[in-house]
Amino acid sequence: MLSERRLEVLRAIVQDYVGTEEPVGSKALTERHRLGVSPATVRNDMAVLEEEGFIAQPHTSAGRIPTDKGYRLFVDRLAGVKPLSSAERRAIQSFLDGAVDLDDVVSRTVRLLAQLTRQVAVVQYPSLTRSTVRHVELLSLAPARLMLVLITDTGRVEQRMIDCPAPFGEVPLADLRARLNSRVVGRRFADVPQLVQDLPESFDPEDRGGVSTVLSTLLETLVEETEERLVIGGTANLTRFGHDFPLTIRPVLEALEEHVVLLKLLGEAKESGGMGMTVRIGHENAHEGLNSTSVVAVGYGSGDEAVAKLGVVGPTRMDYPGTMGAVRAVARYVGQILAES
Amino acid sequence: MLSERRLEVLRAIVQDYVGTEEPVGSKALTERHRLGVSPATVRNDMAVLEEEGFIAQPHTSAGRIPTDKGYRLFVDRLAGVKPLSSAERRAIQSFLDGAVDLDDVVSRTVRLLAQLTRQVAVVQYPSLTRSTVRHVELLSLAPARLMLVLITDTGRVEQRMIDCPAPFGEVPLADLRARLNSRVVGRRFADVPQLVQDLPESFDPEDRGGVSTVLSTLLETLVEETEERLVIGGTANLTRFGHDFPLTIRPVLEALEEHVVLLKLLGEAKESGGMGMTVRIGHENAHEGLNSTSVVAVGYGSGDEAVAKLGVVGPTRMDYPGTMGAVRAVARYVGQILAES
DNA sequence: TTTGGCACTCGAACCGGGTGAGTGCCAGGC
DNA sequence: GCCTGGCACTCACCCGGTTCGAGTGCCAAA
Repeated sequence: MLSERRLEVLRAIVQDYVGTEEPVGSKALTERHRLGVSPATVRNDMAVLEEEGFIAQPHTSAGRIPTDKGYRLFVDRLAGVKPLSSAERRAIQSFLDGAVDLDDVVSRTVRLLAQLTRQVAVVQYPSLTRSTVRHVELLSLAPARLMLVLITDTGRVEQRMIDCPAPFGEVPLADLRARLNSRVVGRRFADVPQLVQDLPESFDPEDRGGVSTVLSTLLETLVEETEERLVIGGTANLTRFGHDFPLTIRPVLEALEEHVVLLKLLGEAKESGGMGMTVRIGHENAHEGLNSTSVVAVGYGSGDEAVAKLGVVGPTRMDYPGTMGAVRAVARYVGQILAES
Repeated sequence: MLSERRLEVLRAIVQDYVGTEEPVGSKALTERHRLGVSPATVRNDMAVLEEEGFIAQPHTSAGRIPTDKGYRLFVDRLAGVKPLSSAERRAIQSFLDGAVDLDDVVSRTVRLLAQLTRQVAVVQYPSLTRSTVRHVELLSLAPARLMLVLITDTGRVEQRMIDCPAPFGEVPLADLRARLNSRVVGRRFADVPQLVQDLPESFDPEDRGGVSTVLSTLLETLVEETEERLVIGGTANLTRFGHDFPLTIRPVLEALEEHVVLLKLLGEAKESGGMGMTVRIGHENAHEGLNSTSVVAVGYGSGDEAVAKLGVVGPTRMDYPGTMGAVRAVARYVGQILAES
């Protein structure tokens, strides 16, 4: 195993490299950090670290830079999560407090996160699968045409047009609306299907067709919306990347536009369960275009359970403690805001 | 005034430069285009064009590139709008036909436009100011808590929470809902305020407070939503720009995130009236970050009147005829889709 | 007015030596 | 056994000089 000092050397390398963006050599290291040993010793340690695959040199006679594996060790064992300053906390709070509706919360969050971390921010809309139903409304637009409106406890609204096989009377419609609501309000989306299963049977035969159509549309909406939306911001920060631009930045921009890819990315992060923070470094990201980036993601939600994820995408050479701190703090405040509304 | 041939030379310069991205010289011009004159003559013409400010040379002993003024002349007098191939038309149609709701239409449109023009696409959500009301719904969530749902003829849905000063009975609520709808359905947003002005008076005194609250929330929603949303796509295409990246691309990405700026940009374009296509070249764009880009925008709508704009942002060195053709074609199809739904 | 010729300009590409940061290795000291 | 100072070596990078060539402007002749 690696000795304490070697780990210290690795930490110093990561910190310096993140700060300067330049390969760091043994001499510079001993000057900037109080390691208590000479450059020569550091060189020996570096040789070991390199052999173990934690650092690498871009070319002979250049300093060392951390590898993905090196960052991984750094994140797992050498660095904590840096808490934000109280000024930053206040800024977050006042920035988010002004939000008027869900869209506004999300768009403010993404801007905030981008600004705070100076990286690309990604915020997923609260998922419907874990949400509960606040209300279901049925509007009659034309004799055989309805509009279904679904309102969730996270303030999200989904609507669908429904063309019924036969016209619906006002009375059975009101009846359906009432029964539907009494059954599903406050329940989770996942539970809805079986709760409404037997509903058509209790209606007059002539209305059953319409009822079934409505129900299937409702169920469809629930399923479809599991495919979720997300918002991205701060892409201009990508230009702070390397100086070898087009090659680096292009695939990242492409990946960012593939919302499906990002959702999968965040989704995987979710496996780590609940609100836990996930850090995926470089090649740990399945998507090729993101092989030179790291993703820091965390769940957020109005209660104890995560309803969605948010995070940032940045160069593998990023300030992990600071980024993790900012991401976590923002997630918490967003959770609070959602719980209040 | 410029002779016919000089204009021809300018056109050739623009075409070549757009194609090759390199300054074009007199010799290359005569080789690629049948101008019927020698390089020396072309040189003389170029000297004149330069003096008039239509072209410039990056440095002595380099070829010429068009200036913003040159592109302007090209767009206004030398180039038409290139119609799309029938294959492209079919592609557009089949791509857009699969859309299920408004969000889907918009997101498909932006992807389509980005792909077609290989540039950054911007699509504004249909504006509410020109829209008409399809339905207003009031839901009682708690005794003194209502939800207002507003549905537009473009399929958009807006919702607002309302906390009433006093609880609302079921009967007056249904009454309000009915009267509200009978007055505003099918009317334009702009006309709504005066249509509902006298509504509180016809209610019992105890309910008037609630009615007023509902109405003011409704009017607020109408006004607020004049501040419009837009969707952007194809930012990865920015990397095809110059090779002098960070300098060029950064301010553009920043500008693209400032939705307010973009909306103003599209808004200005709107002045040119109705469905007309607008091309803003380089420094014609008020926003500094977009000084090296051109914006091609056009209105689209479900009827004869434009309800919103869409367009692309690309380098001033772009294929104007092709871009304009694509933008116009997409706008038309989107209009059709909106009219159908 | 057009054209061929010619001298001139100047960026891009290529070359070669000097510089210095950084390395690996080794022998000696604690 | 680990740390340290010393030393030779390696290369990327910088810098100045040179060449190359596309492109220009001007001029005299058709």
